[in-house]
Amino acid sequence: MAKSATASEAKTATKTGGKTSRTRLDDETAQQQILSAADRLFYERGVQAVGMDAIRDAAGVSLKRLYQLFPSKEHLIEAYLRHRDALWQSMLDEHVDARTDPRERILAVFDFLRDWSSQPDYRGCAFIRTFNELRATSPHIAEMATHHKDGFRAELVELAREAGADAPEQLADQLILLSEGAITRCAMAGSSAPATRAREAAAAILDATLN
Amino acid sequence: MAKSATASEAKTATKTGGKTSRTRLDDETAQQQILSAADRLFYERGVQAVGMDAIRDAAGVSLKRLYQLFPSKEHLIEAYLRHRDALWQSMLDEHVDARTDPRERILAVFDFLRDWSSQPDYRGCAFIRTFNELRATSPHIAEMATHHKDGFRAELVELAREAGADAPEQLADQLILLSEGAITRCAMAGSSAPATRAREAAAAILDATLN
DNA sequence: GACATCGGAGAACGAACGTTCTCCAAAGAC
DNA sequence: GTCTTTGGAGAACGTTCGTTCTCCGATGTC
Repeated sequence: MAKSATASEAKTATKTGGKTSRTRLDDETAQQQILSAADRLFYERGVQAVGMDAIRDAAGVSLKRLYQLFPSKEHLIEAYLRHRDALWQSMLDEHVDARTDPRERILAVFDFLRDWSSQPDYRGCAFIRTFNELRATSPHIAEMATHHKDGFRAELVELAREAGADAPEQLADQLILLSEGAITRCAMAGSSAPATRAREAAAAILDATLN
Repeated sequence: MAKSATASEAKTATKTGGKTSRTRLDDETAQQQILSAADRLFYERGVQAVGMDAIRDAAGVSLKRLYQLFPSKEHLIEAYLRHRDALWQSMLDEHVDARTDPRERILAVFDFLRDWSSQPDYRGCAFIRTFNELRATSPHIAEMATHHKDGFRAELVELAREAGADAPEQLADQLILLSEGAITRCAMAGSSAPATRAREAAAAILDATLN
């Protein structure tokens, strides 16, 4: 529909006095706008369903510039996943670090999932979705997705260890199942209720596991 | 359906005499071959990554015939999901009905997931993957996927009820999280170990929930 | 035999995609 | 001023995809 509004962002008025001359965006700004547009579109529709033209329109840059900064769509998808990884880390840490009690810190993971899945543009896990879309055609990107999950698992193992679990890896693996389940169910059901259920189940598992 | 006794319908490949002439497949056989090929390719690579040409090649039928039996790719995807739904139901029921103890019947769900995810061509849940691929472009197919999940939930609620759970729906929702988590993790990790972890976690939840 | 019908193989078509190229106006150097 | 450089807008290119169409040999009927 009306995507002219986004296109008008193409050239920002520079700080040069009253004259709003159309000047070239510096690389950093252009990169941010492209990444922001790619993140929004890739996450909403999936990487395969979004063309480079759509990203150019949403970012307000020329195709030439887009390819200067990201030499191929695969490069852009990689940047998208790196961006999502950083976003995920910061959101998760924010919730976990707000607590000090080890048991509460574990449950904070599920508070994070509840908050995250409550956002209207929530579409589940970008890594799982990209993995499923590209595992057959792009092993490198598939490996980025598994690497992200490895990081999440490591964080859960650490939290389980801090909580004094006898078998922190086993506990972490069980908590991962609840997390992944919640992430997926919230996306399909369009509700954050599964995250709440996951928190309850996690609490039950912690009760049964921690002494 | 109407089985008109026209001779043209039944032109199966019978080797009349020494000549092994390639004769037309009857509709039923052609439909099965197409569906089998579509199932294999769609499930392995995802629906978007598989073209109609690839399905024609794998099924060994002409494009003309393919479109006679399935008027569009969307029709074929629908048939694929219906086929997967039946497959899932039969595999699940086979495991659950092998047990009589209500608690064991619940845990049989996770035995099924372990067996299923051990298959070399295992690629996770076709419904979640198709939902994620097409939710933005094909609401009807997305709804088929959610409908499948509703059916699975109903089955778990029934099993929880038979096991005498005080809150069968809540228990079912927690078990769904473990199931979905296991389905996804097994696919990404390329291992059935997450299904085993899910069974352990489910047992812990049942211990805490059932009296 | 002649004639009509059917369907397979694959070309063809229009759209969409990832990527590259052309044209030209604007900015900077002298 | 002129010359050079830059990069934006978008056309163009080559491929792929979903879908349709053409050709032609094989078959059924008389």
